[in-house]
This record gives sequence, C-alpha cells and structure tokens, in this order.
Amino acid sequence: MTRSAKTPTMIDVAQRAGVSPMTVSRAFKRDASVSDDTRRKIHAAAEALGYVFDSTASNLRSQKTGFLAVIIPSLNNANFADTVGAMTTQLRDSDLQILLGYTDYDIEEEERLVEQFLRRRPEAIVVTGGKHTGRTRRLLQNAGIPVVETWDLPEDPIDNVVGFSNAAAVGQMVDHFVARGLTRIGFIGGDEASDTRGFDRRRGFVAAMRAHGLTADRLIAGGPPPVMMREGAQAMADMLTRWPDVQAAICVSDLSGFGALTECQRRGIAVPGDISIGGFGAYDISAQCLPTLTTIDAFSSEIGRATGQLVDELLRNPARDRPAPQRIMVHPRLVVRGSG
Amino acid sequence: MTRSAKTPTMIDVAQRAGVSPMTVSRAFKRDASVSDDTRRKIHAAAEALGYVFDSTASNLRSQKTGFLAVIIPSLNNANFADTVGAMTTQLRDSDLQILLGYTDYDIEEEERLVEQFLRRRPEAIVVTGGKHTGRTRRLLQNAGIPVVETWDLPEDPIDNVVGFSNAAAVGQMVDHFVARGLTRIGFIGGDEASDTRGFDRRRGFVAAMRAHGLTADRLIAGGPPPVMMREGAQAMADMLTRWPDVQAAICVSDLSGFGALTECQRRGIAVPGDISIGGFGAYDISAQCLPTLTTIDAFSSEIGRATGQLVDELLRNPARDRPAPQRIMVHPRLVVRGSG
DNA sequence: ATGAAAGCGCTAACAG
DNA sequence: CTGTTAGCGCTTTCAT
Repeated sequence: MTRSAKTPTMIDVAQRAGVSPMTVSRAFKRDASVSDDTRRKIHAAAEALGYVFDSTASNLRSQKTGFLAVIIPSLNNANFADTVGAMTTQLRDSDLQILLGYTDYDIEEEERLVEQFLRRRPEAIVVTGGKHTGRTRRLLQNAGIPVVETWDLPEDPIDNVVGFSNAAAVGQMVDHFVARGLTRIGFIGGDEASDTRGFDRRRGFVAAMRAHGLTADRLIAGGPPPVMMREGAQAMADMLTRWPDVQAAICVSDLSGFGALTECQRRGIAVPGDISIGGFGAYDISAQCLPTLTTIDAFSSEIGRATGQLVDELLRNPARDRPAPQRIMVHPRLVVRGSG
Repeated sequence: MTRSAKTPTMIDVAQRAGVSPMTVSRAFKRDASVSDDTRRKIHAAAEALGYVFDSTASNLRSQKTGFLAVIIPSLNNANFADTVGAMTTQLRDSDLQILLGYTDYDIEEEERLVEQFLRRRPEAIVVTGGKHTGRTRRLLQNAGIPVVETWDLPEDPIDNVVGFSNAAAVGQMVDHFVARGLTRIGFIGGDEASDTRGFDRRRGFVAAMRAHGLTADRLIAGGPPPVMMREGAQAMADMLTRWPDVQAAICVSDLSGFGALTECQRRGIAVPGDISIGGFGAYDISAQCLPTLTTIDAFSSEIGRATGQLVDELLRNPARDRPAPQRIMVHPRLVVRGSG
C-alpha cells in the first residue's frame, strides 16, 4: 500500500470493490438500493482499507448534518441529564446526533453557544427556558430550523414549547402545606437574576401564598444558581435566624431542600415535627434521605421524550409544510413524603 | 430581497460588501489580515443579511472540524460532569468544541459512539476507562488523531492516559480503617462486568485486605452500574444480613455510601459507632450528609483540566512531530470525615 | 491587504 | 440496481 499516508476515501473503496463511488455511497446508507452482494463486497473493501465514512463531506453536499443542538443550563444536574437521556432514547432510531452544550445558567453564555451551534447547521435546536438575549431570539428565529423551548412556558415563544409552569407547580406545594394547617411558610431559592426557572418558582410561591391570604415575605436568596446542598443549608440557617417562627420551607430544588434538612438536623430541629420541608425535582436523594423529602416531580424524562418525538415529527416534513408551532404541556405532580 | 428563500452564503456577503468571497472568509477568522475598515464593512453586510458562517463547508475544505470527541459513561454523574466541565474551561480559548457522548457503562455502546464520532472527523478523542472492545481499539488506533484514556491506568494504553489507579485509591481507605483497628471490613459495589472502574476498586479492596492479612470475602454486588443510593441501601441491608459482625463498609461511590448510611440509620445502627462507612468520589453529598462521609477525592476536575491541556498541546503540533504518548497521573486523596 | 482558481469528499439529480 | 456529471460553501494556494 503505497498511498498509506492518506486517509482512504470512497474513491479508494470504489476502486477496490470494482464499483463506482456512487454505489459505495449507497452502500453506506440504510435504505438505498444496492444488491446484497455488492454491498458485502463494498463493506469488505472498506474494512480492508480502514475506510471511515466522512460526514463532513456528506453534510456539505446533502445539506444535512444530522445534528440536534441541545442547550441545558448545567451538565451536573440530574433533572437535565434525565431530559437529555430520554431525548437520546427517543431519537435512537432517527439518525440525529445530539450536540450538547451548557450555559452555567447564563443567557450570555447561551447566546455564544447558540451562535456556535448554528454554524454547525443543526437540523433543530432545543433550549432550556424561555428567557434569552435579544440576539439569541433573533438568531433562533432566523435559523430556519425547528426550535423547542423546554422546562418553561414562555409567554411569547420563539417556536415550539415543551414545558410546564414552574410557578403553578410550586403553588401545588403551597396548597399542600396550607391544607395541613401551616401558615408561616418560607421560600429558599437563588438570586433571581439568571435562573429564571428558580425565579418563576419563587413567583409561584408568592402568588399562592397571597391567594391564601398569607404573607409571602419569608424569602431567602441563596446566591447565584445553582443553589446546591451547601447553599440550602446556609439558607435554612438564615431562615431560622430571621424568622424563628417559620413552620415550613419550600426549596427551589431537592438539593437545597436536603441541605436545609441537614441544617435542621444539626440544630436538633425535628422535620417535619418542628418544621416541614419541600423540595423540587424528584431527585434520587429526595426518596432516599431520612426523612424522605416531599417534592414536585416535573417529569424531566417526559420532557425529553416529548421533545425528541416532536423534533422527529417536525423533521419528517420538509420545512415548507411543517405544522404550526406546538405547545406541549407536562404536568408536574406533588409527591408527598416524610418531610411534611 | 428576492432571494430571501435561500440562506445567504459568503458570496452574498461579499457582493454586498463589495469585496471578494476570500476577503469575507478572512474577515471571519481571528488572525487573518484584513483591514479594520474592510472587516467592519463585511460584518455589517453579514449582519444585515443574517448571514451565519457555515462550518460544514469550512470543515470539509480545511480538513479541520474543531471537534473534540469526549465519551463518558453517564451524563448523570457529578464526577464525570466535573471532568467535562473542567475540560471545557481549559479549552475555552482554543477553538475546540466538545462533542459529548455517553455509554451507560456499556463498551458495546462505546463502540457505536466511537464509530459515529469518528465519522465527524474530530481532531482528538477522549474516552473514559481503559477497557474497550477490540473494534474500538482498532478504530481509535487507526484514526490518526490523539486519543486520551481517562479515569484509569490501562496496562496497555492506546495512546495517552490521564488517570489514576482505582485499586490503589481504595487501598488507602482500607489502610485507614485498619489503622483505626477495624478488621471485619466489607465492600459494596456493582456487578463486575461492565463498570471497570468499580471492578478495579473492588480488586483494590481485596488486595489491600489480603496485604493486611485480613479476609476479603465480605463483598456485595449491588447490580449493574451505576450503583446509586437505592442500590447502596439494599446492599447494606444484604451486608448486615450476611455478615452481621461487619465493622466497616467501603462503597464504590458516595451515592451508594449515602444509601448504605441511610439504611443503617433506618435500622438504628450508629455510624460510625457501630459501623464505619467510606465512599468514593467526593460528591457534594459526602460533605453535607450527617454524619459526613469519609471518601476518596479522585480530583475529577483535575483530570479534565489536565486532559484539556494535553489535547491542546498535542494539537498545536502537526501530526508528524507529536511527542510520544503521555501518561499523566492524578493522585486521589483520602478525605477522612465523620462516618469513620 | 486582497483576489482568482481549484478542489475538499461526498451525494443530488438524472440517465439507463 | 448502477453509473455520470456537477456542485454543496468554503479555504488552500498562489498571485499581485
């Protein structure tokens, strides 16, 4: 093999198999019409040469990349991981590959990512949340591909939506605690600025409390997102200092909820005897800790599955005759457990 | 705009800016030599047309994709998320984009992913662990790009390695418990088959116990990976049934360790009074739970940072004169906390 | 600092 | 079922 320096191309495979490059191309597609015999011969030649199909050329010529761009706030978050996992599963038989990026809860970083990703010519793009920079909106609107906003219900969606109302979900939990006779209820969240879902949960808390005629001023801001276990513990400490009479704490996530729980335990405060605690997200830990944590299951996987299905359907139609933007609702469910 | 149907190309931008396409191309590169005035004019034209640079064409012509393929076992794992996060940070100023995939701890799935990813012509590829299918090894060896195996110290590396000995790390913890006078120590892990790092940790446990002249037969297999909180709790229940005299349990991860801890607490078994527990990975929860969990910090972030740096250095040199494969060691550290 | 020509490796479109 | 021709949108290379 004198030409061993260069990576082999379809032409090399074609020569070796004694067919035209076009036939080799067909042999590497699923549905294309090539005789079984020819296909075998071609694959043998490819294997012998160590040929690896070159998507970059295919992408350019066919104007299809097979990329689905997906942007989430954080890699290290079981909820978003579940969403992406379910999306992957749902898309297993389509030939889309996920191009995953994360923003660290920063919409400027989201803008950078969206711009980078669009250069790769994905066939659709999935973003988390409904709040974006103006430039991000413009880029997405003009991209000419399906866009899906998830984990939220934006008032003015860019295109499709698969989500739920974070505010309403927390409302369910307020109702639950109130039904149990608790009135002095606080909320533990992050700084409102960048984590819009966290902010919506806080809004929902305030709205629901007011609807019950209760004061909604027991609010602790635990710093920039993500508010994790440590921040939840610190926030609970602050809560107990400022409002020693608090009867229940609703936390922006199960992680902060668990932190709050441990802080109570360190102080000998009984949960749920002295204080009830609620979380958000149905993370593993909420089912495992002692006591188990009352939470809201937002059905992260269902969001991913529905998004995958929607994308798949949209891409079956040519861009011309795609249906009107969809708005798919997921319905979070309160899961009452040991913590109140 | 009569041609609004089509996505604008560099030619459109060039016409509008009154320059040649080549100049537009240069204006979109960082270092290229274009006069400030021309560059401004071109960017204005691009913005006006809604032009978005097309990487697919650039990739083909320049034979560079800017992709770094990264394969991890699971998205939903804080350790791997930290590694990827640190890698991203380290590579921020290079112009590499991570193409992330996960295998669900299945080396057959890894093979599928490697093959898919290589078609995208990444400039380097990072995999987790040192055990692969034969075909995966062959594909990686012939890919003609730098390969990095991480989170392990394979005996026969494919190319570069950034990792540590999982066995030796667990040995440290055995030594620690033995130094505290404990002798009846058990190990909680997963089924050995697919999670090779978990298997290595178990091997390390057995070897270290034997080195101390202790029996190493208190082994619980908690099912296929990942062994999470629930499985850890179940495994501890099994352990207590089969070996009620056990003095310490070393768990394959902090998640299973936390599960084991809660199981003890549900049964009124004092930790560390009656039984000591150790985890692995320095997950957030190990620092937050009550008691805090003794663990091993494998420095996930450092693995990512070092890998990113290595890839960056390797890609600076043309393929011809790259240095010999590197073997970079990370040194896990025992973190003694409240659980024993 | 800018331009002209050629072509990266594959596949759409058409032909047979 | 298989082949031919042309070209996707950029960038390499060589000029100027």
